[in-house]
Amino acid sequence: MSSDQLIERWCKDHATPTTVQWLVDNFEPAEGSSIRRSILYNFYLEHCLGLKVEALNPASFGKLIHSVFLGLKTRRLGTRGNSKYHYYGIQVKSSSPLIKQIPFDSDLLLLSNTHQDFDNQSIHLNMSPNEHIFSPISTSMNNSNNNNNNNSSNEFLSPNDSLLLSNELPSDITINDIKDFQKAHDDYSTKLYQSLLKFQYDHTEKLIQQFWSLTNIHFSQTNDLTNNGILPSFFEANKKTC
Amino acid sequence: MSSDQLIERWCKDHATPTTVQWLVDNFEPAEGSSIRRSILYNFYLEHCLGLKVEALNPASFGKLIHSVFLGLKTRRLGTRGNSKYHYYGIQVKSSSPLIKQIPFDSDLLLLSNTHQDFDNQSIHLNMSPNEHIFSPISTSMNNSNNNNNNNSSNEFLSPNDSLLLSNELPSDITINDIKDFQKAHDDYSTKLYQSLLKFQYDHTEKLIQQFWSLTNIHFSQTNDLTNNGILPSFFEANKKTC
DNA sequence: TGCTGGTTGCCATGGCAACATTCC
DNA sequence: GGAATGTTGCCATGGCAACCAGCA
Repeated sequence: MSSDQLIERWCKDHATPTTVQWLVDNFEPAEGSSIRRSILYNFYLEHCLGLKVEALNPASFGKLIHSVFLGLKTRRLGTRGNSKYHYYGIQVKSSSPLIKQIPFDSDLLLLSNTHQDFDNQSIHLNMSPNEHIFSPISTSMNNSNNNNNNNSSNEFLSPNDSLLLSNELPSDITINDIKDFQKAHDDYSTKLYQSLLKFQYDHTEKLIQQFWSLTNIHFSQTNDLTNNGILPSFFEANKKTC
Repeated sequence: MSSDQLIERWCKDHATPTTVQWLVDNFEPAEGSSIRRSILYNFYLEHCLGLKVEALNPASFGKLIHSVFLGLKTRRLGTRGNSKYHYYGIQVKSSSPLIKQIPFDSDLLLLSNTHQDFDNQSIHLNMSPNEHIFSPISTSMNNSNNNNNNNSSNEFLSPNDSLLLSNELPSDITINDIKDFQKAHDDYSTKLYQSLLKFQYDHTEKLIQQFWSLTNIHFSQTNDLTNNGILPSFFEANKKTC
C-alpha cells in the first residue's frame, strides 16, 4: 500500500493526515531495527506541539502507528529488570532530522562496577542520556553511536558524571541506592517533560512537589540541591519501600 | 481434577498448598458470577498475613488462581470510566466467612444527582464502601445485598454520608470535583491499606505524605481535616491535571 | 559448571473509542 | 431518535520467573 493510500485511509477515519505524513517522512520499516516507544511518542508530542495540535494518548498513537507500519512487532529491550517497550521493525530514516536526536540504543539505566577501566576504581555510569531532553551534550554524545542499532550494551562515561559520582557519598549509600534514585528521577523527568510539553502547569508543579517530597526536603529548599542533603534523605525514605 | 490433585500439583511447583486449599475452601466456579480482582487479592493478602507467609504479587497470584480455577475469564465491570478487572466464573462459597466481607457488587464510584428520591434534593452517594477496610458499618451495609450477583447499580445512602455532603461545600466546587477527590482517595486508601498489611512503614508514611501534599496542606496539618480547608485546595491543585 | 544478564511469556493494570443497551 | 452509560477490543505499561546464551 502506498503512503498516499495510507494517508487517505487515516484521513477518513481520524483526520490525522499530517501526522501520518510525518510518520512516513521520518520513519521506515526495517527488519531487525527497533525504536523505544517512549522516545517515538515524545517525538510525536513535539510534532504535535509544533503544529499546535492535540496529541493522541500513547495507546491511540500505538494504534495509529501500527496501521501505518503494518506488521510492527513488540519487543522489550534493555538491561535486566529495566526492559522497555520497543516498536520492532522500524527505524528513523537516515534523511530525517530526528536521527540526530536518537539517544543510545542502550539508553537504559546502566550502572556497573564490574568494569573499572576508567578513572581507576571509579564507578562507571551511563547517565541514561535523558531520552526526551535533547541538551547539546546528550545530542553530541549520542551522535557518535547512531548507526549502532543492535543490542550491544555500550557504556558511556561523561567526564562530568564521573566527577559527580566518584566520591563524597556517605558510606551507607550503596550502588543500589543510586540506581533506585536514578530510576525514580528518570521517571520523574519523563513525566515532568511531558507535562511541560502539554502546558499542564499545575500538573508540573505537582510532579515537582511529589518527587522532592520523597526526599523529605521541602520544595522551597530544592535550590540546595548541591548541598548534599537530598540523596541521603531520599534513600532513607525509600530503603524499605517495595 | 479433585482439589487434592490440584494441591499436589501446586505443592510440587510452588509449595503453596495452603493457599490452594484456602482458595478451594472459600471459592467455587460459578457461571455468570464474578469477583473484583483487587478484592480477591486483598482477601489473599489477609490470608498470608494470618499465616505470616510472604504473599505473591498480583500477577503471580493471577497465575495461581487461574491454575486452580481453570477457565476463569476476565471482565471489566463498573461504571463508565471506572471499570475494574474481575475474575469471571467464580464466586465466594456461601459457606465461606469471606462472604460477609464482600462489598456491594456495585462497589464502584457512583455519584449521581439524577435520582432524588431520598432526603429530598440531597445528593445520593454510594460511599464506595471501601473494599478492603471492613468496618462494622460497611459490613452490615453489604450483608443486605449479598446474594445480588448481577450488575445492577444499587445505590446506597448512609445517613452519615448524606450529612457529610448535603451542604457546606464552597460554591465553586462541583460534583466532578468531589468525584475526582473520592477517586483519588479510594486509590490512596487501597495503597495505604496494602502497605500497612505488609508492614511497609516507610512506604506508608510516604503514601500519606504524597496524598496530602496534593492538597497543598502540610502533613502535620492533617489533623485539621474537619476545618474545611483540604478539599478546596486539592481541587485547585488538580483542576487542570490530566 | 554455575553465574550473570538480556529476552520473553504470562500475568497484572488502565485509557480511549467503538459498540450495545437502556431510558427518556 | 438521541442521550447516557455499561462493556469490550485494542492499544499502552510493568513485575516476576523461566529460558537461554555468553563467560569465568
